[in-house]
Amino acid sequence: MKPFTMNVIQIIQNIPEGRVMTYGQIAELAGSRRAARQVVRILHSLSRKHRLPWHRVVNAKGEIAIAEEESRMLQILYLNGEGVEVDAEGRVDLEAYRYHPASVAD
DNA sequence: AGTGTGACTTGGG
DNA sequence: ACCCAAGCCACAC
Repeated sequence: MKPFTMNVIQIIQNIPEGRVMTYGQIAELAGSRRAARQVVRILHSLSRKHRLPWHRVVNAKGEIAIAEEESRMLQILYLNGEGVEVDAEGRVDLEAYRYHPASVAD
């Protein structure tokens, strides 16, 4: 498995409850600033296998990025359950909830 | 091999 | 704050 992929998995696993990160932020921390779409793919394909807290990942505007209704609702439910407020537009306050790790923790 | 496709991002207006 | 156009890059067909 590529280092980038492993970093992404690790970073996502390390997002604490009640905090969120954006795709671009994760990509940059994992070593490739323009790989936000790869983060998406990794999340989509490996979240189950690696027990990733996929619901703590939102886009650069703080919006729930999922279109599919069921998963979207689930994500909002999980976030609310951790104390993260999601508005009617499906947006969270990045200023308040964004997680800023200094580096990839091993 | 060529083309289309995103749970994206950024910069400009 | 919102909308749009370009850029991006691995992967599926």
